[in-house]
Amino acid sequence: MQQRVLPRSLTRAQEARRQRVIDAAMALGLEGGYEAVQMRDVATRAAVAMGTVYRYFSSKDHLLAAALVSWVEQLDARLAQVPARGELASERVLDVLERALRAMGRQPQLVAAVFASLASPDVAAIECQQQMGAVMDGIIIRAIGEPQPPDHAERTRIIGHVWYSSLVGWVNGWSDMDRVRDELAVAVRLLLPTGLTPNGHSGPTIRQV
Amino acid sequence: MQQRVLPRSLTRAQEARRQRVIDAAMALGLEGGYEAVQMRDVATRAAVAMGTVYRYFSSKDHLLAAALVSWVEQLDARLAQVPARGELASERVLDVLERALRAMGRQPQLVAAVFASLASPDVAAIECQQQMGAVMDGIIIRAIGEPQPPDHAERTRIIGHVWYSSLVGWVNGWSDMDRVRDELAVAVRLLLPTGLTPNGHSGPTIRQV
DNA sequence: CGACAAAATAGAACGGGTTCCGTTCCAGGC
DNA sequence: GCCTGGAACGGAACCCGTTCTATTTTGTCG
Repeated sequence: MQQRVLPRSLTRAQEARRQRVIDAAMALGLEGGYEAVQMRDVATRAAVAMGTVYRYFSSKDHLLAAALVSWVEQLDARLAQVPARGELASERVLDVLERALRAMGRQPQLVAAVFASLASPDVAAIECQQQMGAVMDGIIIRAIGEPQPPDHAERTRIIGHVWYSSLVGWVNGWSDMDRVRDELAVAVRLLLPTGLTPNGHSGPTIRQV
Repeated sequence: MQQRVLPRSLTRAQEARRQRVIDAAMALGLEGGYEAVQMRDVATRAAVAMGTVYRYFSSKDHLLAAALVSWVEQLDARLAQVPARGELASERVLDVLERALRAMGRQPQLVAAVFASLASPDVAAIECQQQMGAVMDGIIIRAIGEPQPPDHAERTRIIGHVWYSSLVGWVNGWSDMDRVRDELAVAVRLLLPTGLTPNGHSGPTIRQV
């Protein structure tokens, strides 16, 4: 929870250390979820001292959030390679969300571990959360493609909210993946109608984080 | 985190003890947020032994979640007394959400404390989360009133998602109350179409801070 | 190479949530 | 009344996230 300043550019060895720590955390979270990610184990597994872990990550939650960012970026890259299928924007968005959901469904423990860290008030973790939100928004916006409907920023944000909240429901076990899928489908259907009614103000609302 | 079975009906003294514990937790959370709610202090303040706290609540998160349920039920009762104002369903829903938001805005520390507990995987806490969700849905559905639009269950759920997710953003400090209000307004506007009054952003009723 | 500051290490120490233990209190059945 | 089992008590013990300390390694600049 402390504030440590890292030099802007890390040496190769440092970069490697940092990555080993993230990998160790993901490996542990993959198997046993949040509680299985124990800082002592992470350190041991990454062949690094506790102090080093805390030099790079201000808390367990920060570490997990950073792992999530890394994961989401990979996902983003993978999604970007295969363009979303579908005629309508809503179809494309659903397609891409569907693929993301499948990826998450494959690693429930890890996703649960990482989502547990998303409620953390740790400032460093919050930065990661925002990064992740930005990537997610990007994925959706890319799937919508041109032309962007009016209010697209607001609509995207709402879809993001449904995405997040409904996944929380999933990791907490009070809904299953199918229900998440349904809720997203409903949200997308209601929010990205095929025939766009041009009501409401369509402020361009630039918001890049 | 253990599983303890409580008899279905508690004696009066037990009920009182349980309530004292919740009250103590809320009092502490009210002042200092999540970290200020320390189980030893809760026990002391409730004039109860640690073991007793853990007899009634399986974890700190469960305790806070239970406190939230208690709080939300009070809120529900208060809201039910004064019927939502507004001609349109969307106006009424916004009115009621607005009132709820104000109530929360008055106790940011407590809300933050309690939301921190909502990510907990503790099964007992999850039950409370679901209870709370049900109460919230009830509030919205009551505000919509008759006639319920088609898909009202799905629309309500989406609004609930936006409500939750955007409040998480608030307690984590990466958006403020106004933004929460805006996002809810947008969601309601998009999801509960008025049919009339296409006057765009933030309808006539809201905006009293 | 030598010096020195930054980074890493091993591990102890600390704080707070959670569990455990031995004891005491109390209500219901003989 | 007395026995008994469960509830509550006080507090120590335990676990794990986090911080601290003393020491060694590493990288950089003369």
